[in-house]
Parts: sequence; C-alpha cells; structure tokens
Amino acid sequence: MDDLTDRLTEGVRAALAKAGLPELETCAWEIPRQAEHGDYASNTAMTLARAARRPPRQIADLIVANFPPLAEVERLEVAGPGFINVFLAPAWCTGALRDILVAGASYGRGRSEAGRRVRLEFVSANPTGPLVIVNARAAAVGDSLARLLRAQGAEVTTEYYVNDAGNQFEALARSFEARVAQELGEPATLPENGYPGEYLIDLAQQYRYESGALLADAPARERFEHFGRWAVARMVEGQRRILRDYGVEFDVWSSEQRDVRAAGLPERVLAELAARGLTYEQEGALWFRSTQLGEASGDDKDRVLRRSNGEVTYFAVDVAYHHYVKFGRSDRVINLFGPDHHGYVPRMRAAMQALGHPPGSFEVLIVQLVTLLRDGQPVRMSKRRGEFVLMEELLEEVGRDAARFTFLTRRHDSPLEFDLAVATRQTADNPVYYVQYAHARICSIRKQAAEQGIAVPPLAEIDLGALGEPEELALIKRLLQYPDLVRGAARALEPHRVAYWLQELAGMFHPYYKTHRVIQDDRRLMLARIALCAAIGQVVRNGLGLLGVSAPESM
RNA sequence: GCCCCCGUAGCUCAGGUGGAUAGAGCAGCAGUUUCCUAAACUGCGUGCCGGGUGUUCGAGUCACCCCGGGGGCACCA
Repeated sequence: MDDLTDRLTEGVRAALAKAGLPELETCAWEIPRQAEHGDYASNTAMTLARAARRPPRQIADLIVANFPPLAEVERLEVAGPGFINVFLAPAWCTGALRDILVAGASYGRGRSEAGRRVRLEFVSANPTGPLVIVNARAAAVGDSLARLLRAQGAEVTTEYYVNDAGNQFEALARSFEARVAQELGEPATLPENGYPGEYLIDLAQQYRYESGALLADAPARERFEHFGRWAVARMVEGQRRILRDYGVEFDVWSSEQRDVRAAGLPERVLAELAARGLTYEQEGALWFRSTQLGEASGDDKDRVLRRSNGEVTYFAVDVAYHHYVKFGRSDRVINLFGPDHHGYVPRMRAAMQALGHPPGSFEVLIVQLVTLLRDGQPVRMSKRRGEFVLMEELLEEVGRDAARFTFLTRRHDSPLEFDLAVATRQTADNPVYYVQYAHARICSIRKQAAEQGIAVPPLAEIDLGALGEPEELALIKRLLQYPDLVRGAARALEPHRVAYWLQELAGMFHPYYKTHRVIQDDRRLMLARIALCAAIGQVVRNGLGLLGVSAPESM
C-alpha cells in the first residue's frame, strides 16, 4: 500500500500533464490546522507559478479540473492564494482500516531509506566509569533512530566504540592499579589525573577475590597494561549489561586498541593523507591542513595528527577508523556526540571530505545535556568530584519505559529537563502512561468482548462502513498519517516526532472511548468499532516499538 | 575574541522541506463514575513567537545585525 500522500502526488502529476503544465520535482502535502481546509493541502500551485508564468490560483484551478478520479478523494477545492485542499472520501477511509489491519506490525514501514548502509554510533562512553544519565538519553535516541531507519529499509549497523587507549585509558589503568594496591594493604596514592570514584574501589575488591596478583615484579608497562585491560573489560561488561536492561543492544562493540591501533590503521591514513598533499611537518609534529579544504569544511585551524613525541592523536585514530572501517562497510555514517565534542565536528568533516567521502555522508548529531530535577530542584552533578547520577539509578527509579519515552519527547539537540516527579508518577500526568494506557484499554475491550462470548468474524465480513461518527473518521485519518510520519521522522532523524504524534493519537482515542461504547447491542456497529480499536492499538504498538517502549496489554 | 546551539503561554517544550486564525503537557480553578480500566473525560488561554532590518504573494520557520542564556575553542579525548 502506497502512502496516501504518494497517491495524491501522482494525482497532481497526472493533472499537470493533462493540463500541459510543467512537471514538478516535489509535491509537499501538509495537514491543515483548520478542518475547513481539508484533510491535506498542497502549495504546489504557488511554487509552480514562476515556472508556468501564470497566477497560482489559475494553476490550482487547472490541477483541480484535471485531477483524475481517485477513490481516496471526495473533492478538491482551491482556496486562499492558491492552496489545493483535498477532502478524503469517508467510504475510502473506513475501507483503508482494512489495509492497516492486514499490514499489522508492518504498517508504517517504508522504503525511503532502502539500499542505504548506515553506520550508527552512539553512547560510546569512556570505559573509565559507569554510565550516567546523559548516556541513557543518547542510548534512547540512538536506538530509536536505528529502529526508524530500519523501518524505512536502511541496513543499519549500530556501534559502541570503546576508547580503550590513549590518555584516559592510562589514567584509568594507573588509578585502578593504585586501588588494587590499597586493597591489598600496600601504600599507594591515586595519580593526579586519576579517577577518584568509588566504583574503582569496588572493582579492586572484585579483582582481589578473582585474581589478586599485584604483579609487583613485572615491568611497569606490563603491569599497567594488565590492570588497564582488566578494568576496561569489567567496565564495558557493566555498561553492556545496563544497556541490555534498557533494551539497547549493539551490533558491534569495537575497540580503539584492537580494531584501529593494533591494526595499524592510523599510520595508513597518515600515509594516505600525505599522498594527497594534505599534511605537513612543523615543530616536530605532523599536521593536517584542514583549513586548506576551504569554507565547506568549516575548520578554522590545522590539526595535529602525530605529536612531536611520536604518538598519534585521538583525531588521527578517529579519522583512520572512520575512513577504513566505518566507511569501508557503509555509505552513511552517523555519530551521536555530547555537546562537549561539537568543536570536534568540523575537523572530522574536513578529514572525511579530504578522503573523498561525499558531503553529507558523515553526520554528527549533538545530544544535549540532561538536567535532573528532584522536588523541582536541579540535582547537582560533577564528574570531577565523582558526583553524578548513574544510569542504573535512574532506571531503578523511573523504569525503562518512562525513561526512554521522556528522553524522546525532546529534540536531541535541545537540553532536557528530566523531572523525576513527573517521570515516576503513575498517572495521566506522565505522557508515557497516557499512551500506553490507550493500548491497554484497547486490549481490555477485546478481553471484555471475549468474556461476553462475542465472536469477532474475519475482517472481510465486518462492515466498516458502519463507522460514521466524526471522531471515528478523524481517528482513521489520523492513522492514515502514520506512514508519512515515520518516513519524515526517519528522514529528519527525529524520533521525538513519533512520541508527540502518539500522544496526540492517544488524546483522540481516550475521549472517543469515553463517549462512544464499543461493546453494545448494534452488532454491525460494534464489530466495526472493534476493528477500529484494533487498528488504533496496532499503530500505538508499532509507534511505541519505534521508540523502544513496551505496549502493555494491561496496566 | 572566534565558532556552534538555544530564546514560543506561569513552567517544560512541540511547531514536519516557509503557508491560511500559533499548539500540547504540566501547574491552577470548576466539574464528570448505575456505563468496555478514573493511569480516563469535560470546561476555563489577550502569547510584542527575545528585539530590529531584509528576502517572499506569505516568516515562529530563511538571511543579516543586536540583546540575553548555554557550550566549544589543546601536540586532551
């Protein structure tokens, strides 16, 4: 089944051809705020006015006059400066309910991203500490994006990149070594830039029971590698477990040390950049000419690839990884970063461009910070002092569904205020329950019907034409918007649109449920309403599925 | 100083690729249950869309400037 707007666009194209007017590239359909303006409206006539050298209203009249008869459309009218307003045919709408029910779980899936191989990296917290609240936001957004893109036919690989090398890894290794020594009663102090959090003390205790070796006789380098690897392995395992509890599983867990450095990729990419004449030596370091790539790259200074002490920078490692691994297997790379990394984006974009990847194939989404509110007051967090709210604590307090839904009710690039009072409240104040309750209510109706011995015949035998209430038609039209919604959310990489749309759908269903009884004596009407409710339930379930939120059968 | 993001109702935020008379939730007030779950429903909203200039038939949406808030500007990651 084509999306409704595709069918309407075909109609406009046919009308244009018949009227001898210029062809159009895209045809935008919007849902008017005012019901008098129809179910869909297009500004095509206005955008065509220049090319056709005619006034918009005249073009609109021609389109309407030549519009082929479609079962979907009851009538069209020209309004305002040249809008074409489309009014759907009620009989077609009720019949379309059948298509929704037949499509079932696949209703809303599309092919708008088909054929694209997408590499989507998110969370990727340093393995130097436990996951915190902002990681939970990134996980919700990233996972939902993956679901959205897959629903549109993209081949998505989700990835968690572990930074198990470099300075932060060293700081972790030294901190952990010190904690283990302390645990074993040896005198040791935490290194200056070490990690003071208590979790390393816990980990040291674990280490003592499981292994215990301090490796006092081993060379420093070896000792430090040993402790670093051990700590990272445990830390990553803990992160993976929490994410799994949250419903987020990654296709790939990659390692900076194993997959990039040990594979020799940084040196390779330096050679490749040098061969393209994009590097130079200065003061003993090797630099990348990111500024030479012009305005498009947006970077304002050249960047160091290899320090004067011979070590490659994080940037060089990242460029290598993206170029050989990510782009080696995908044609679109999307990274979710925190706001502290946004200054890093231009140089990466410049590097990707320099290595021949088309503009736009490398995208970075900035996931903004989360402020946690408890009793109306912000919960103060400071990583340096080891004060932060763990993702684990958040999930314990508000639950997985409420947390995910709340994170997805904001644009990813907008700072989010997470009110614990609202998120933990099990009432209608909490949007997630409002939506889930619509689903549960629908399941309850079905259960109730079954208990009363009401047999629901096959769909083909139900007379959907019995649905005639304005609220019923409005609900059906709403359901018909769903495929367009999903396509738009996937294109814009904006899962929050789904969350908002579902709240609005639930906001239509609850009043309907209150004023019109489903189970009743008029069997023909009852069966049609059962079908309508089944379709609503299906779409709510599908939509929540895109957000990674469950659709409970009872609450 | 330079760059990025943000500024919409008392609060938190939506506003789809520029469209017709700018929305939701929360908070507040007043109501609704012989009836499929009251985790629900009904009613109550006068917003210089931060300000200005411009582009356009049309600007909350685009461009530029200003004000205010946040963030970023390493041979760190």
